[in-house]
Formats: sequence, structure tokens, C-alpha cells
Amino acid sequence: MTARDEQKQATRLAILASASSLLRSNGIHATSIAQVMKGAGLTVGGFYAHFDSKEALFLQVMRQSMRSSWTRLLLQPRDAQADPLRAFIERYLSPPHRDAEAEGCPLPMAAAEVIREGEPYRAVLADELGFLAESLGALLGGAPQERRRALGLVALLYGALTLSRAVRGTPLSAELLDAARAFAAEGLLAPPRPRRRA
Amino acid sequence: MTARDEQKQATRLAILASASSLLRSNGIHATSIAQVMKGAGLTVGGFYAHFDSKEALFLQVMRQSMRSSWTRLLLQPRDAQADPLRAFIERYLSPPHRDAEAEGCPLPMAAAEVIREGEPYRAVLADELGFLAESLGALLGGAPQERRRALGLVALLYGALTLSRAVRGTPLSAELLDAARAFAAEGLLAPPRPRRRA
DNA sequence: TGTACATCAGTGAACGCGCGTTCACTGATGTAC
DNA sequence: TGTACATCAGTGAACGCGCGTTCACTGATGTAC
Repeated sequence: MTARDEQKQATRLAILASASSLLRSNGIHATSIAQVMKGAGLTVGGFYAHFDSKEALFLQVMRQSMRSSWTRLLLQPRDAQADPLRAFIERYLSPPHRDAEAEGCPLPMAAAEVIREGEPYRAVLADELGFLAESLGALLGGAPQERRRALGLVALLYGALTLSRAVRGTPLSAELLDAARAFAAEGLLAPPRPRRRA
Repeated sequence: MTARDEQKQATRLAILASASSLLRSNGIHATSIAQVMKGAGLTVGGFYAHFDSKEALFLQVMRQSMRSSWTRLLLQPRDAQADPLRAFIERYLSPPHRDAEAEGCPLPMAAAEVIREGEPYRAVLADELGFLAESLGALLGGAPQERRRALGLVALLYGALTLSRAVRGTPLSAELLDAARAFAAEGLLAPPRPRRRA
């Protein structure tokens, strides 16, 4: 690997990092290649030495940003004796996560874009949601039926975070985070509850 | 009111109806004035006889489409002896509602747009979410603390519908709707549950 | 009721602008001998 | 090690296009007398 190759790879990573933060803040449609390249300290024409198209870039960015943001949220508490599922929920629904749009979970902007953009992105989102459901299902005990509870939890967390961001600055914003925390606890974590088994 | 005034008002309603369905399908940013006017059977230049700007149009469309779609979902079952809250949840999470993008709940596209567009739309969304929370809170019994449970439910329903639409065509799409139904029932409707009171 | 003028909803071309992508060019890095 | 040529990451202008908005124009409707 020559010095030129290493430089090129570093540039590619800078483009991906810039696109990743713009995806989370603005989504795909409202982000231009020029903005992405500016965020990486480059000019627009150089983009096509690294990616075939805007779509090729954002397919990769979607996959990477979901995987990495969820992994970080899942693994973060090294201090842990706390229940890791509860810790994940608390962190996901925290005001800092709500406010760190450019760094947190990309779903709030990305999910709606996938509805409109459709096919190329759909499979990526389905794969990554499957990964998250498996990860949370494992924390729930790993029984196959826990995948279902994990999916319900994902919908609740994503929905609450997105609405909370959308009404940021109003009292409803914090109310939504609290409501979702309580709802998750009721629906999922409340301990002395008879569990039906098939 | 002259015949001309009546005609103008009918045209205004046609523009609003077209914009309403485009908001639900594509959101604000990806919808152009030309598309809106084409959907109303008109050409682009005539738009400004009815609205000051694209933003003025979509502020009104957001308010109207949320209010009307939720009211319809809340009141639809005239046959009802069924629990109206349960009926609302079933209808919201049904495959027909998932598939009727241009007619159903506008939140899946609108919520993410509000995050990006910010101020002008935020207050509208907060108002209308407040209205929905009050309506559902009333169905839950009307106690003030039920507003919180209603907000949690809204986040769950919206989140599940949006993700389900985003992965439409994959098995995960129906799985998400089922998971949210079960999660709502566990968290909210399961009957023999001691209820804490303050 | 009939005529002359005013209004204004809607048309369609034009405005300046930003988009995704292309391309001729540059200069630093890499290869051949 | 030194020289001559090849490569190619990145630049910046240009392409055709669609955007929100403006505007001169039209013709049907409304008003005045």
C-alpha cells in the first residue's frame, strides 16, 4: 500500500464521516454532494474518485451509521452492573441523545427517507433493523419470541426520539421521552409479571 | 359570495387536497409547487393567488391533515361496541393503513421534516400531537396521568407504522405491526394489572 | 336589459439558484530504467 | 541515486435540470350606468 493509497483511504473515510453526520442531521435528499465534500475539506468534483454516485455513498453510510451508533449505544456502559437493556433504553431516550442529532441514531431522518426512496435502501434498513432486534432480543433472554418484544421496543424508542426531536423546545419534547421510558418499563421490564409460554 | 368567489374557494380546496396527499407520500421538501398544482389540475403560476408561499401552504396542510386523519381513525367504527381505543390501535397498525400512504396518518413523512425545517412547523406539530394525546388520554379514562400513557402509545404507533412502511415488501414489515400491537396490549391494555395511584 | 369598463383567477415563460454529474486540467506521487 | 515518463486524487468550471417565485398577459366574471 503506497502513501498515495493511504491518503486516498483517509479521504474516503473523511467523506463517509461527513456524509454520516449530514445523513443524521438532514437526511439524504436535503444533503448535497457539495455539502458532503465541504464537510470533508474537499471540493465537489473529487467525489467521483471515491463513489459511483450519491446513492452508492448513502447506501454505505446508512449501513455503517446504524450499525455503529447502535453498537455504541449497546456497549457504552463499561461501568455496568446495571441491566444493559435498561441502560440502552435510558441512553436512547436521554436528552443528550435527543440533542446530538449529528451523532446519534440515524433512524429519525433515515427511516422516512427510505419510505420515499424505496428499493435501494429498503434492504439495508431491513438488515440493520434485524441486527438491532437480535441484539435487543438477546438482552431480553434470547428466546425466539423475544424478537417480537424487541421489535416493539425499537418502534417505541425510535418513535419517541423522532417526535421528541421534532417538537424540541416545547414542553412536549421531554414529556415524550418520559412517556416512552414509562411505557417501555410497563410493557417490557416490569418484573413480577406472569409470562405466558407456548 | 359571487360565483367567482365560490370557484376560487373550490380551487383552494383542490390545492389543499393535492398538497395533503403529496405531504403524506413525499413530505414537504420533495414535493414541488408544480406537482401540487398539477395534482389540482392547474398550472404552477396560479398558486400565489391562493397562498403566500410554499411554507404557508404546508403549515396549513400539516395542521389539517393531522387533525382530520386522526379524527377519522378515532371515529370510524360506527358499528362499535368494540373498545374504541383498541379499535384505533388496530386500525392504525393495519396493513391497509400502512399501504395507504397518500391518505393515512401524515406523521411518518411529516415528523422527520419538522426536525429539519424547524421553527415554523414545530408549533403546529406540538399542538396537534397535544390534541391526539388528549383524545387518546380520554379513551384511557381521562385521568391526568393517562396523558403520559397516551403519549407513549403515540410514539409506539407512529414508530411502528413508519418503520413498517420503510421496509415494506420484506417480512419485517408485518412483523413490526404485530410486535407493536402486542407491545401496546402488554403496556397498556392488559386488564388484570394493579394500577398505582398517586 | 344592454353596453362599456374593471377585476382578477389562472396561464406559461422567465428569473436566479442549487442540484448530481462530467470533464479538462494540475501537480504531487509512483514506476522504469 | 538520478532522470523521464505515467498515474491519478483532487480542482473548479460547465452540463442540463428542477426548484420557488415573479410577471405580463388572457379571458371570463362582475360592476356601473
